[in-house]
Amino acid sequence: MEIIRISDIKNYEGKEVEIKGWLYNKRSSGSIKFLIIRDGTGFIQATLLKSEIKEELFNKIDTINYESSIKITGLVREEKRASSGYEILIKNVEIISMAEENYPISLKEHGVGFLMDYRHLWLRSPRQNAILRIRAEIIKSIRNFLDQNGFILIDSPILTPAACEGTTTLFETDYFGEKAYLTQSGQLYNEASAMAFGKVYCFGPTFRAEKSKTRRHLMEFWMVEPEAAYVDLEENNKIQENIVTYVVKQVLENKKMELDLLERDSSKLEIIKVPFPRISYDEAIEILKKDGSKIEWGDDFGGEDETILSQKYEKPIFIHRYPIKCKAFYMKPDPQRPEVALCADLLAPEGYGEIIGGGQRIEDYNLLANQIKEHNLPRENYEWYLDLRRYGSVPHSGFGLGIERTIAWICGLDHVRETIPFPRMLNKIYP
RNA sequence: UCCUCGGUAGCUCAACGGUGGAGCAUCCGGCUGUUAACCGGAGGGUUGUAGGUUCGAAUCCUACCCGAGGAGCCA
Repeated sequence: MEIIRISDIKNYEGKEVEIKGWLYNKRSSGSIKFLIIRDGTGFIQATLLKSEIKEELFNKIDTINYESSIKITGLVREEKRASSGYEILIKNVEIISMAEENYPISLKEHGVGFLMDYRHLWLRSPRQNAILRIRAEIIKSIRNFLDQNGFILIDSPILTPAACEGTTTLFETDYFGEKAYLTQSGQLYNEASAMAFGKVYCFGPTFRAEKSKTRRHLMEFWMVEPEAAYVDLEENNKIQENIVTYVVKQVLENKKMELDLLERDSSKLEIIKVPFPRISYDEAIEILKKDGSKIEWGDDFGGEDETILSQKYEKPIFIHRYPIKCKAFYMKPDPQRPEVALCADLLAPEGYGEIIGGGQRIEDYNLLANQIKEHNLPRENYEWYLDLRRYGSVPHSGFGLGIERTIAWICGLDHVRETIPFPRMLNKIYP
């Protein structure tokens, strides 16, 4: 007899199979009982008829607690009354490990605070399963796209000797008596890699010790950061819209069931096609002012501003050429207008807001050295970075795409906390 | 750090100054097609903590703790 996974069940109609999994739910109606089994690939209804099975086995079923690990054998058959369209007529059930009877997560409603305390068990539920499967698909397709388009994976370090930018609060740790910090971006190291390999990306976790408590923030989140030599702002934007379009297409193709389970309106995703609108910061400020925002030229956008802008378009939008003072020290000023930077953020539609921040970097040694001074950064920490301008500097650009915000948008979630297996949130690190 | 809302059974909530309840979960019983099954019964409480007001406090007041949402902050 073949041991199969639930996702393959339709290939085994009429055959006797074995499934190893966990008891998700059970229902009984006297002489007929239903077990809902999950195995990580899906859920399947398993049916027992009293008339067709030994009484001892039939009665044993009642004693199995939720989430017990069990092995079942039985006959696969098509069955319209089962929600997946198939069911298994049980021949035998073997209990691998009986769960305690007080499994905390019931099928009824729970609050987010409670569920987060039991995140290690919450992951078993269909909704969380669907989100994290989509996460895996998104990450896979990002990497596929980059790998197929000449980018090479060159990871940046996570322990770093100093702030990459002086502004953010970093998590500090001890490095053999020296202070070290968890990275907030692989960007600077990426530039070194781009000068060595041409087109590179790094993919890994980043950390922020900000006391932020909003739907868009986590203390630990994942970013993919491509960086490419001889690429200017507009080419950089093209890479971004192509990657986002590709990712959305892959999710629509391969994770339709999961999107449906999440009740995501996929028509909103089907219209995601290149090109994306490009709106200058100046235009964005005008739009926001007309909408009643108190924002002034020179201010960075608040969460509310991002929401307003991204709700006005059906596709993601680029906001380009922010005031130089809003942006990091390495952003290249526009030669036509030095008060703005050759940068662009990509805002996801439906109010989701920023998922990408990127731009062209300063390639001129003197200008960069000056910027480091202007930002009061300790120059000795940036000597290696300045070397990249001393030895064969070229125009180059890159961007950072926030994985969790992208997942939240594609899945249609109202908070990023469900998009990562174990979210690290303000004052909350358990489990 | 600030603002708003909240903390009552394992969970989700009701009771809003006068004897703390319901649904789900658990346990017992019933049901041959259930879909978060359903029906009947049982057990389950120092109302976040500490003070205060009152004849009487889950309810009103004060402080603190914890949670949620948001602001600030944030590639």
